[in-house]
Amino acid sequence: MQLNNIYNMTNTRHDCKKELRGASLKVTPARLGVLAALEQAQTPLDVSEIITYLENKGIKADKVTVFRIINALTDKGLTKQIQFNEGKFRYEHSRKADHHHFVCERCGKIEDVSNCNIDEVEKDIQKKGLLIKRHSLEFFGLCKDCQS
Amino acid sequence: MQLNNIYNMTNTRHDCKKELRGASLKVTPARLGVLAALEQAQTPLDVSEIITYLENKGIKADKVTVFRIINALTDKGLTKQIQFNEGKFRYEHSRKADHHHFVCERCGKIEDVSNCNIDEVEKDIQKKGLLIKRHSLEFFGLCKDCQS
DNA sequence: TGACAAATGCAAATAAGTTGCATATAATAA
DNA sequence: TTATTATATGCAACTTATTTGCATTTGTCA
Repeated sequence: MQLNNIYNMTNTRHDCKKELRGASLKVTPARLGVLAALEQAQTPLDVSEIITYLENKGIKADKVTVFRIINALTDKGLTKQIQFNEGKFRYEHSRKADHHHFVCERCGKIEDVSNCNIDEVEKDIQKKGLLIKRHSLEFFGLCKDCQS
Repeated sequence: MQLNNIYNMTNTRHDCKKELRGASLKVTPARLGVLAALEQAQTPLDVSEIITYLENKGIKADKVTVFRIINALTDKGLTKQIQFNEGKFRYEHSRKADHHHFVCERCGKIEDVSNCNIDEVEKDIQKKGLLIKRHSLEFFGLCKDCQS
C-alpha cells in the first residue's frame, strides 16, 4: 500500500495529437486544452475546473463543448470518469488512473492510494462468472491536517 | 469473497419507530415509508424509486420531503449514500451496507460482493496517518446473462 | 484547394438536488 | 386530553450538472 501523488509523475512532454488521432478524434484547440488540463492536474478535475484551466490558457470553449469533449475522451478510453459523492463527475487521464483516492471530508484534499490488492479481489469475483471491466474504490475521512 | 444478495436476508420485522426515535427523529408516515422501502429493497434505491414505493403504499410525500428525509437519515447514520456513476445518488439501509456491489453495465443488475479484504487495505492506509471514516468500492462490467 | 464529416456555439431543455417560507403535525408537558 | 412548541412537510422557485437540437465552423484527406 502506497500513498503518493501519481499526478506529480507525469511525463510533461507527451504527444496529445497522437493520442487524439489514435482514438479517431480530430485535433482541435479545445481538445488539446482538455487533455493538457488533465495531464498537469494534481487531482481529478471537474468540468468547471477544466473550463477555468482553458480560460487561463486563452483557449475559449463553451461549457457544452467541454462536456462533449470529456464524454468523447471517456468513450474512447483516454480519460476516466469518477465520483467522490459530490453530485458531479470528475475526470482523470487514463495514463494516471491505475490507483484510487482518499478524499478528506473537511478540506477536500485528494491523495492517491496505489498498490492495494484490489486486483486479487477482482480475480476472485471473476471466478463467479462476472466480467469486471472497471471498478471504483474511494476512501473518505480526515487527512492528517484536519484531524486536530 | 462471496457474491450473494444481502438484501434478501432482512429480518422483516424491525422496529422502524425505535430506529427513528433513537436518532432523535420524529416518527412520521413518510419516514416510516422511506425506511420500509430501503428495508425491502433488493438493491440500493434512488429517490424516484423511493417515491414510487411510497405511492404504491398509498403514502403521499413530496419529492422534496423525500430528499429531506433521506438526507436526515444519512446524517444520522441510519442509511448510506452511494453512487454507481449514474449522476445521482442511491441509498441503502445501514444495516445492510457492510458489502460492496457489482453493477452490470448492460442490464443494470446489481449484485452484492461481500467478505472482500478491504478492511486490511484500510488498516494499511490508516497507518499513513489518514483517518478513514468510510469507503466506496464498486465493480462494473457484465453479468453472466449479458456476456453472451 | 474543395468536399465532407466531425466539432463547436448557442439556446433551450432535462434531471438531480436545495432553499425559503407558510402550514401542518408529532412529541411533551399540564 | 388538550395546549404548546419544535419539527416536518408542501409548494414554488432556484441552482447546478448535464444533455439535445440545430445552424455554423473547422479539421482532414483526397
